[in-house]
Amino acid sequence: MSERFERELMRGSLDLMVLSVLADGSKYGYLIQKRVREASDGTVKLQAGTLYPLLHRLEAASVIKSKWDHSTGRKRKWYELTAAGRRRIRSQAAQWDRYVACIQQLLTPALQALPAK
Amino acid sequence: MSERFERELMRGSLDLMVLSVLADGSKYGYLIQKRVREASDGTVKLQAGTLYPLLHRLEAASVIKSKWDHSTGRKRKWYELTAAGRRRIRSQAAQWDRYVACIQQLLTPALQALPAK
DNA sequence: CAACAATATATCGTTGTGCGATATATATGT
DNA sequence: ACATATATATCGCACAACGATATATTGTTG
Repeated sequence: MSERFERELMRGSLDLMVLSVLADGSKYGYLIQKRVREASDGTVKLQAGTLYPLLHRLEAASVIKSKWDHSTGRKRKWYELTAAGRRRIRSQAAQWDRYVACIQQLLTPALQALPAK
Repeated sequence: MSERFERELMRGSLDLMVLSVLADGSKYGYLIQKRVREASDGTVKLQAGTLYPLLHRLEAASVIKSKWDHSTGRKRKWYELTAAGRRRIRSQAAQWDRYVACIQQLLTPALQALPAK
């Protein structure tokens, strides 16, 4: 995603995407980025300038925690969910579903009202 | 919606909601606000400080057009979709669906991976 | 082996949305 | 008369996502 509408769409829901990716196991930033990209078939290109500040934010909020790994030449910062993080996934997922339902409720009749393309 | 996550969620998709509301007939601002609120069962409270700048933005983008009505004591600005607006609904709805599918693809396995609440 | 691409993390300034506060004015109900 | 609902508008704040840029290591290819 790169155009304006698409970019703005993602606001707020990127947190949930990253938390979801971590739900299936610890990962470091670059891995998260690749996972999101492949899971969305290239639709969501989580930029580095978005990802790292986002991870720092989530860590500051104590929903994830990190540990540096210097065992290899390339240093990696591994992230994992905290208990609060798992709770947040559940609560934000519920809110997300509600919100999607709202949009759908407005969008479906709108598309029907529109003259056939 | 008033908390942070919820507020951020709406970014970008509010345009689509407003355009959708207008797809089923011309409306003025206050009417749009009420329609969104009731259609979302009170979940989405489109604030006046959000709505009017948004309408001006959409008009500047030529996806809606307006006409003042002074026939009653309370002056109202009626908005209707333009042809470009109808095209935008269709294209943004398609993007919205794709994006929702991406989130779902990450969220569903994540919730399953989470220990039972 | 030098050039280049991929891996890996980080920060900075810009852009633009959504919000709360505030202002203004009319209509309705009590 | 006073409060509440109707109706539009603007201002400044907060902050997320981005592009650019920086830095350093590893792998590939000519």
